Amino acid sequence: MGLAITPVELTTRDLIIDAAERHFADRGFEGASVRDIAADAGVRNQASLYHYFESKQQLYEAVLRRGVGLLIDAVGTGGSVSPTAYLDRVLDFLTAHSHMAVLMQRVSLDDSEAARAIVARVLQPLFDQGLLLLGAGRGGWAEEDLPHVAAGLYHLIFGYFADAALLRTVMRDDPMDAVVVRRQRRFVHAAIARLLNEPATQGV
Amino acid sequence: MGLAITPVELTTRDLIIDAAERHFADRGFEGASVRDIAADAGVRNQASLYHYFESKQQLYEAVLRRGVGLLIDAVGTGGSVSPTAYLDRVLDFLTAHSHMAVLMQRVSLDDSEAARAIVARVLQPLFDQGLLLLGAGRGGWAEEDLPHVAAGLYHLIFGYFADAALLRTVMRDDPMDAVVVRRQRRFVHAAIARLLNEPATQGV
Amino acid sequence: MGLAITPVELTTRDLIIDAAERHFADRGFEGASVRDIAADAGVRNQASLYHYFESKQQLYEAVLRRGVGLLIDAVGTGGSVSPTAYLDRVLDFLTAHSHMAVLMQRVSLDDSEAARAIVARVLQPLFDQGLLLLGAGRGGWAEEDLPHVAAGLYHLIFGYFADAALLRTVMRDDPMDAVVVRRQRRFVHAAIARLLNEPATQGV
Amino acid sequence: MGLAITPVELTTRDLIIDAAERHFADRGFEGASVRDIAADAGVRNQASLYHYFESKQQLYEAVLRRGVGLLIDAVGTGGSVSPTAYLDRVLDFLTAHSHMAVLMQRVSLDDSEAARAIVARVLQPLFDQGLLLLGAGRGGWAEEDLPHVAAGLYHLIFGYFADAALLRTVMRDDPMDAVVVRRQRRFVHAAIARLLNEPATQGV
DNA sequence: GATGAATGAGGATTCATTCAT
DNA sequence: AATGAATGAATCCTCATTCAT
Repeated sequence: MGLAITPVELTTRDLIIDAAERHFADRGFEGASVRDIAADAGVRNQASLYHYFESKQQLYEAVLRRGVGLLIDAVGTGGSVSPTAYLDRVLDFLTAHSHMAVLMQRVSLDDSEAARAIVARVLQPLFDQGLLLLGAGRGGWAEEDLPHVAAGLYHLIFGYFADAALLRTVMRDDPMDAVVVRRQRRFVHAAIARLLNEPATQGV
Repeated sequence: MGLAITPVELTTRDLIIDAAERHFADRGFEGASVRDIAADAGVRNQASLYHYFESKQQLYEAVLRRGVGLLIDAVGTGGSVSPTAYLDRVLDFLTAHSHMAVLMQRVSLDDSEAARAIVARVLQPLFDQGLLLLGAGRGGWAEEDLPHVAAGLYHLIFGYFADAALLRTVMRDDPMDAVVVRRQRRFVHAAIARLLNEPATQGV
Repeated sequence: MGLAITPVELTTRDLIIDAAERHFADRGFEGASVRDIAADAGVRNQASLYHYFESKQQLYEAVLRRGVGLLIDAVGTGGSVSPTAYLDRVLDFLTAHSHMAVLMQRVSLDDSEAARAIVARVLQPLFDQGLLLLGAGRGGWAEEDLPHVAAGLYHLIFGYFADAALLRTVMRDDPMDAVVVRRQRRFVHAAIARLLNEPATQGV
Repeated sequence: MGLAITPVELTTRDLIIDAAERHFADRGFEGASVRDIAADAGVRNQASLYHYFESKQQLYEAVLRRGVGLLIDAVGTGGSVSPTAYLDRVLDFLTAHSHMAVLMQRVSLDDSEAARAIVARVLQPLFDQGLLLLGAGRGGWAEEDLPHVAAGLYHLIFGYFADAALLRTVMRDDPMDAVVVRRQRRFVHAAIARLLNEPATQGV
């Protein structure tokens, strides 16, 4: 309990959420087993897990809520920051928590309305934020196109991290290798610039 | 199999794959149950299913193989066709088989190496094809960026259909409504043009 | 499969119902365990039980339905038989299937509406039948008293067998001993005669 | 504990017994859960319950002991009171504590010897008391019949209240409605009179 | 080609109970 | 006196799979 190093006081609850995040990201909601999560969290018994969470579903949502909260905290309001810096924060977060990209992707596929609502909570501001980047000119997109633009940005940014396992089979390099991630970062910046800046000639 | 009236010769095997595709897309590999698939396929007993497929895993792969084959058939070799027409064929397929976008997305998340290899089989040519679109100039991207560009295109095109459920909660409109899909098609065309054409001014 | 002796072809389903009847009577719906019932029925696995019955609750109801059916079969329509003979049939049945008295008593206490409805199915005719015994004079009871009379008869007849375990603690003799059961039969006949026959002097 | 305002000094222990009585009566020993009882009693934690009672079983017995004690207190010794008044006291008690009729019935069915002994404690005097009513003539019953008579009276009196739930499905009226209870009271008086008074003619 | 029956393993969840505070 | 946390055992039920017919 010294001054210098504050001990990381990891509560059982946190340990469970940590383990659950890993398992849910790796195997999905249905594929993850409460028994395994409990074991991985170091609690001897599944019953302990139910002391903290009412059900597997609620644990799932707790994992999402925490992850989404962390993401929101990490990127901040975005108001006082340049679009480029804002994007960098998102990419920083995804690099550090690649679980979360996978998890968010899983949620969008699974059929839980409740879980989807949680993810929507983080996506909505991201969408709005993203569209602010376009400025007044809207990058040359029509008003009605904007949701499609926002969705496109989302997939461009999150897809890479969510699909890392697949890309590993298709790309030559390991997509999560530091160097490759840096390349992806440069690519995303450039790609978004192309997508959002009003281009001189646009061949639609 | 005459010319006049081709009887709809739906074999039990096909019925099972049809049902399995729906269930795997809706609930994932772990979430789908052999019992439900069999019931939905109209076979009274799960045992019958094992007459055609060795295991749930093999059924999964059969579904993917068929879907991926259909996709490859639909888009053709791509050699004799314009980039725009090629993209349209992909979008046509995804509009008609939105299951497949979801399914492919699921596969990339799930941990089955075998399943991922199947999807890679369709993605690899898609990647190559996509990069051919850039032509000699490579759209102004560096050689080492090309895999990232390809991945980006993939996410831009497939992400919309894979995440329809999520987008429904976030967009104002139903993303699979015919009008909205048409808008998405126009958007994708324009976006890819921006991404791949060497732009006059590029602010990287 | 000879002519003379038809082998008692006990199906698995029957074996399960038999075991379930014992367990539900002895320990109640909540106290009985599906695992124990399956084991007692000789099926190695609980899953087999679920091949025949959708749930524990449905097994419970199947047990009741069979028991109630047997009771109805045993006493017949009652139309062509003297009141005394009719009562004897009921007592015969209860002597042979004392489980059923206990089970019916349990059902009336438990909170399953469905189960109660099944028991009501056998009680309703019993009530009607019982009231027929009174004849035109109604044994001197007012019209509005008749349901109370019927309920009283029911408790008088069934209570003894249902509460055998308790009576064993309170009576000197074993209530299910053949001699004692015979005594109970004589008593019930006499008691019902007193209750239903218009008495010469009635001191209400 | 002055005369004017007696403060409702409900100890935690009492609250627990109250809740337990409700739960045990409604759902039986096995069906009732310690968790629910604790919650219903307003104690936040099941552990608190174990401060007052060693086990669920002991709590069950405490509930019975209190209930049986109240019943004994309510009916008094019976020595100084007319048979009719004595019966009225029992009926008064059952009307006010219909839980107890159910509970006693449950105990007689469940397999706990200890619990049954507690109930026997109240039944034994009730039996003796009841038989005293017959006087010297014993209502025309043989010596050996007396236990059967006593059991019959018990079922006649208690059965109605214990089986209220079942009767509700079979009778036209709500058996616990005040008017109907009054009718039952009149019926029981008359029925017992018929059973115990030496009838002029007895058609056995 | 199809099906009813059977099974071992595992699913999530709840049980009564204990212990340190 | 009260409670949060923890636990082993048991709960009902579903899983994918196999086998004999």
